[in-house]
Amino acid sequence: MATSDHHSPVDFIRAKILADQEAQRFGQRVHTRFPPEPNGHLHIGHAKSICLNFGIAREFGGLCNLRLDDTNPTKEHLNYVQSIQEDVRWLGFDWDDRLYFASDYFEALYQSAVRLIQKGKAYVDSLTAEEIRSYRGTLTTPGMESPYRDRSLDESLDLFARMRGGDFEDGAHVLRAKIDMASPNINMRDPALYRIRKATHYRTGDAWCIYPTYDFAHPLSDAFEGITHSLCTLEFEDHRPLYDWVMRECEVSCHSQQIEFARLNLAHTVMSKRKLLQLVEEGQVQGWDDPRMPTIKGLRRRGYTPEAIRNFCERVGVAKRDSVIEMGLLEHAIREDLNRSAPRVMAVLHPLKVIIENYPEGQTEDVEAVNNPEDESQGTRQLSFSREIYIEQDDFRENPPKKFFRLSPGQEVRLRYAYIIRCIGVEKDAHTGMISAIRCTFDPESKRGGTQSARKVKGTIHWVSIPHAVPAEVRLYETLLLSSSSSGVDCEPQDSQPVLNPQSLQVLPMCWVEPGLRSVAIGSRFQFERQGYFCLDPDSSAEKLVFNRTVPLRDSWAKIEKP
RNA sequence: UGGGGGAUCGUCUAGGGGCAAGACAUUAGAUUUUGGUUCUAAGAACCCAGGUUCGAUUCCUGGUCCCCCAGCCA
Repeated sequence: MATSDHHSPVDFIRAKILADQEAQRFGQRVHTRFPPEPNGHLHIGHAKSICLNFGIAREFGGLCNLRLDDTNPTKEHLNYVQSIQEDVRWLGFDWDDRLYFASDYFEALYQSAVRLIQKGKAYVDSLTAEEIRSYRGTLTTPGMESPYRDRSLDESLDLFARMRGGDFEDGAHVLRAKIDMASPNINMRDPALYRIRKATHYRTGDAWCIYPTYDFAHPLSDAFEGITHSLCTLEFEDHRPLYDWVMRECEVSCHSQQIEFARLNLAHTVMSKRKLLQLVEEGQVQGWDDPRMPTIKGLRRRGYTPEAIRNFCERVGVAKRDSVIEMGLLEHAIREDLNRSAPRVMAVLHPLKVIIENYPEGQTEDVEAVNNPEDESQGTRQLSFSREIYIEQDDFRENPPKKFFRLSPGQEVRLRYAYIIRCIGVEKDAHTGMISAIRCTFDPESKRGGTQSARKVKGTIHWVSIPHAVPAEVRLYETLLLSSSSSGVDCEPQDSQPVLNPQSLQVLPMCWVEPGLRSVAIGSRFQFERQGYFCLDPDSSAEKLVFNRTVPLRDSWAKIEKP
């Protein structure tokens, strides 16, 4: 029985499953599957499907299988199988011992095909691919029957056996379902069931040279596994009559219900494997795990948590309408998670030197900083303070605009967890005229515990002590695309090149961070106070820290400044 | 111009013959040693036209627009 947790409204799929249970369909059993083809890495679109399939199984007390849909040897590789398992697990889902491969069903599939021929429901066609295409007709005109359509059962049986035996070259023959060449649904115009592919399959090697198509293998795989609800994306709606035809004609014991939903599209990125592969191959990104990529591996490296992704998928919902989700929703999900979990830390990305004139030279003192105001259990840490510090360039303005609450000549600002300082001068480079340092004085009583600690100033800024700071490289990311992808569908024949965002990666080679960050684990996530959430990139070494910005903090000042 | 789907705030998603709900985003205010968080408030939508009806966004009819299908890909 469904646990309607989160009072979230029931989507149309869950509603249908509920109805099936009430009608005692499938004996109230709920069994789903996530069936990726191992021809690429998983992305956030797959995450939606994963959350849906595994989520429904869990909610209804059912099961969800992981199935690799590996019926095309020319595209699939073992390393993707590994990667897929890793990503599904990372997302927090478990298929127990139910890892299946369509390729494990090749013999059973073959036997089903033979029975279809024996029933007169399939035949070996010897037309070329081009001929088949022209016989198929068009969207508006019916197709024509192949001259081989009525060849004898025995001849088809013999040919099919010899196809399997390797007697023919690729493309010489194909096994077709015998349905209706005049069907208004082109998928029903005698679709191919088996084709010859003399290619080595990553799992079955050269054991086979004929391979079943998706339309034949998928319904039967579902049936073999006792899948009750077979969830897929909208473009397969047209295939459902064929899915049902295969189920019926093969007389399976479990006739699964195919249900289609709209795939996930995210604004300002691409989601098709083909386009993602193109980005990788053209070197537009570093690889499949480039933090700009919408792949699970990319998001993970970027600093996203599984929890945030799951949460995002839940908020996105499930429906049949084509939609494009704004990045803001994804960003909200990760901020929400990291706000309560990520330790705060101070880091200066665009350093500007500040000299505190009335602070004794050579003196150092510790100030206490809160690790996470949202979580007292994370405690506090000591930070070293000294006469020379770095602040953010943005936190000083020689000619401050209205409502600028930070440092400017004559004005005061609070240094986070430390003193209030006042700007008393600006040093400029003699040649360039650029500001090279700020001169300040501090109020010795303004630190926490001091007599002036409660004194209010408009702004509080972050800082690092120059003698104590550790250098780091920081990588800032923006969306991959300037334009929004219109369609996530994999195979548009001709479609305009997406406009890549030239600012998608900005590297800041000379930043300064708190010394405590020197020894944190790869992947650790932090909030750089007032800036955003960052995580330590695997490119980091003992000599060089590299941080990725997962997402910036919301910034209402930026909105005030440039409307 | 065949067939299959779809159309509700800027974006997602509910709902349903009788005040159109939530989330994100936006705006305003309060709190705040993060211009963060949190809290409060506000603005913001039923594709169009007829019909049925006391009443239609919902039902009916006819349009319009969008997406998918002519792989031996999935």
